[in-house]
Amino acid sequence: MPLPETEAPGRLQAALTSRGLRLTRQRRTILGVVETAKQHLDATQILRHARRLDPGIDRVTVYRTLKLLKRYGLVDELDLMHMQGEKHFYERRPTRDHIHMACLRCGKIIEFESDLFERLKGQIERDCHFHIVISRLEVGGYCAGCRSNSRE
Amino acid sequence: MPLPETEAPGRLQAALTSRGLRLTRQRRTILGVVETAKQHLDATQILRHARRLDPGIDRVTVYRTLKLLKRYGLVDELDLMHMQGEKHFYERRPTRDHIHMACLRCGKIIEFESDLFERLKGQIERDCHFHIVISRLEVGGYCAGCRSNSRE
DNA sequence: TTAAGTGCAAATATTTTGCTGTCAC
DNA sequence: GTGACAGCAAAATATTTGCACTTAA
Repeated sequence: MPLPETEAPGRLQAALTSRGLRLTRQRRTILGVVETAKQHLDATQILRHARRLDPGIDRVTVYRTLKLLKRYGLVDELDLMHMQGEKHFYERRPTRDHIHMACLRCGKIIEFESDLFERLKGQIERDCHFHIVISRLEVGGYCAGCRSNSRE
Repeated sequence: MPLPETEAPGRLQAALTSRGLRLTRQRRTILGVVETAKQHLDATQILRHARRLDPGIDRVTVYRTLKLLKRYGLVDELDLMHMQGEKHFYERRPTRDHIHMACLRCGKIIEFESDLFERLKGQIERDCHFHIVISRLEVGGYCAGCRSNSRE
């Protein structure tokens, strides 16, 4: 089942200004790219997309903006099990955490929400007296499609 | 509560040869470093430790060996929430998965095993028809000690 | 013996930093 | 107007590749 797609567009932008940060043309562009991306993008892909909208934009600005957004908890950084080298991928911080499943055969990334995951985080907080700010669960393996294909 | 420490030493080495890979002096050294490490080490730290035992060992060999061990599921690669830059850390693949908690204040890494985590993985496998080969749950937040200190 | 593995050099990829000019507020 | 930010150049860090020599099996 697919996750609820894009919420109010511009949510990240509002979050930025409410924190007293400047909403520059470049940040607006980069935010737009991350917010509307159909898949998870790495820094180079984000740069490429951003340049289509604003050709002058610099790679450094992308890195600086991503770092900022990460620091303020507006985007999450993922590894996706490092299937394509050691890049990092970015996505808008969801309202509810989800799990990333990476198929080691076809490379597809599947997202999944789970109450059990929420309960697990609750257990960690209670049992370890640890206050969770951010969490990331990634699994690698074989998706339904690849499992049936491999039986052929 | 601490996790059960080192099992039979040389377990990784046996695993390598049983897969038809050559057990070179360098690999033995690097394996030893990872197996006996008290904390999670990144590639540079592994190189430094390995060179104490075998000064001629090359950085490239460390990278190649880590990649190999990762591919064969003998070591796991961690980000530890990227608190110290974008390095990657390595640990021997445990018999039972554990969660890594990284304190954003003091930098301490706490490990935690949980039946709920095992159940969650079971749920993912069933509900998504996804066969899990490897999983990684990392959380960032504030540990018990830092939470009480910040109250002072 | 010989194919797999190592070291060395160099390339590539990724991310950060210093500085100057510019723009959001 | 002014301090935060962007662009440019360059450095720092992280990882991979090609090739000739070495060594485990």
